[in-house]
Amino acid sequence: MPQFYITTAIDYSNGDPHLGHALEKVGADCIARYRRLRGDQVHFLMGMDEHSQAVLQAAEENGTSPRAWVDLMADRFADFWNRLEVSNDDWIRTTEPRHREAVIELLRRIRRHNPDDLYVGDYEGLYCVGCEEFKQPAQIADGRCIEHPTLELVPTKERNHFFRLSRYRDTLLDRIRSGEFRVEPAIRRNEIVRLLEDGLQDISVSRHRLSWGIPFPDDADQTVYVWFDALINYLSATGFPAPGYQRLWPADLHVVGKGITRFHCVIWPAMLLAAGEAIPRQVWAHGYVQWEGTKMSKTAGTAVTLGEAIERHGPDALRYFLLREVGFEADGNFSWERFDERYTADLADGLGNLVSRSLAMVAKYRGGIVPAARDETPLDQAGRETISAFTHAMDILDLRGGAEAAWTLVATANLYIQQVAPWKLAKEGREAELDIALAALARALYRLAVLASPFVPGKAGAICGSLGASGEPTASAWNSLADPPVGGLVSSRPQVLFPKPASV
RNA sequence: GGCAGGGUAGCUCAGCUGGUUAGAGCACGGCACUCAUAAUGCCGGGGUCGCGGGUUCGAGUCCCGCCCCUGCUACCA
Repeated sequence: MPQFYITTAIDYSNGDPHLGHALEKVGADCIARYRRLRGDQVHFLMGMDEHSQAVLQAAEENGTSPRAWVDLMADRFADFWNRLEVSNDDWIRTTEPRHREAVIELLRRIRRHNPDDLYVGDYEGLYCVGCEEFKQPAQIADGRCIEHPTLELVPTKERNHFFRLSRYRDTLLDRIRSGEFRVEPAIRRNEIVRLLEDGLQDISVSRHRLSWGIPFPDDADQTVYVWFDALINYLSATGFPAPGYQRLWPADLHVVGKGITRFHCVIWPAMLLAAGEAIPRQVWAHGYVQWEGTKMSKTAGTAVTLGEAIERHGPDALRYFLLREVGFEADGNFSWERFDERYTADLADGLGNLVSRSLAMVAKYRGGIVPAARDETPLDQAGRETISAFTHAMDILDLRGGAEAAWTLVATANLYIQQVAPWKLAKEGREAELDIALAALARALYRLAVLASPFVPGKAGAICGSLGASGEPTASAWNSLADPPVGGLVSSRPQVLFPKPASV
């Protein structure tokens, strides 16, 4: 069984998660669920980034200890991911011992394999505590950081440990160009390639006298810079350096936001190369969620909270909307109006109503028992085409295309019903034809449940349940898509799958 | 400033190497059907394809200029 190790970015412990965080987790979850359907042994990692000065400050502002603060934040984030049915297999926090040990060991390995790659130097510049980084002139306006105009920039000069990033330029370019290391979508790859072509500077990888961090090996005055620390989480979670970590490593896919592609496509693989470790196979950088066409950020004040968005039509609806309408490649827009429209058209009147009318007919004309007829119908032909289109899209992580493909089967099934008119067959006593039609519809529902499950896992499970099949779709369900085993199932009229609120 | 990608119906987007009256979904209007969450099916209205030139028998589709948007431009989870 092929192994598939997928990760999301770990989130910063300095505020509640918003729709942008949710898009990333839901998108990665959709991919993870799809890989499981395809039979992969999936290991899906998420977690929290809990070091850095910003976290320390947030804790102080809230009158608590950093430890208590990150515990609180971790619970809050995890709670949201549970509500959104995110199926991660592990949850790593950078304050855990297993991570600390991995970070220290990775630095040791860099020292051992490439002793010149870590050296001591001076860094001088204006430091923004909000960004947790030194700012370049272009990022400063009126003496303040563009991102954090309320914070004072701190002139800082410190002796730090540096990482010789510059020497990995050629190797990284080769790996990307050869396809050995895939950076996608293409727009992000182009950016990284150009960045590499322009050449790399070394980076500082430690901070002086910042207590809330991982101690730099053999230097009591320094802690590991939060970014250098954070990236290593993907490796820590494999059990590194304990034997057997290669079962998971290298990662098959890092899912990240477009804003941090550079860290994942340049710094991170360079660190691994320096330590003599394998580099990840692929990075996917998704776009951002915009609110009414403008950037949604924690500082700009969130017009919509994640909790509200989940409550609007339930977690499955939000997942579907994020992946279908907002999208997992370029930036996309979120608005209540579009959310409601999609909900009504695609989910309530689309998938939900199709399930409802199909099973109502099985109940009314066959007492709920799905007929055993296995005759090929145009609907089966359409089903196969849908599966093919769906697979093509999902294999290249075109989640929007996958959802779109799956939902074409809803339209086809509705058309089939209209053309066959089972109520007419029943009235005229054409029992054999009615059996064929109802069985074909049941097969379509089964296929839809499987294809939709990465997007709307809860509702997909509910469809299976109503059909009389067991639970949420699995790999074996995927394997039976060619000829879904629905004959003889005892179905029941489902409760309304996607209820329409009066206000919509 | 440099580099990259965009600007196509009210909205979200398709339109490959240029070729009949520019497409889909949603939203909107009319008709049909009744199994269904007044759902579904059919028909229809709706677009100076950012602006201005040019190449060509013929250009959203190629070239030039301009306008606007987005991203990257080095340590922004």
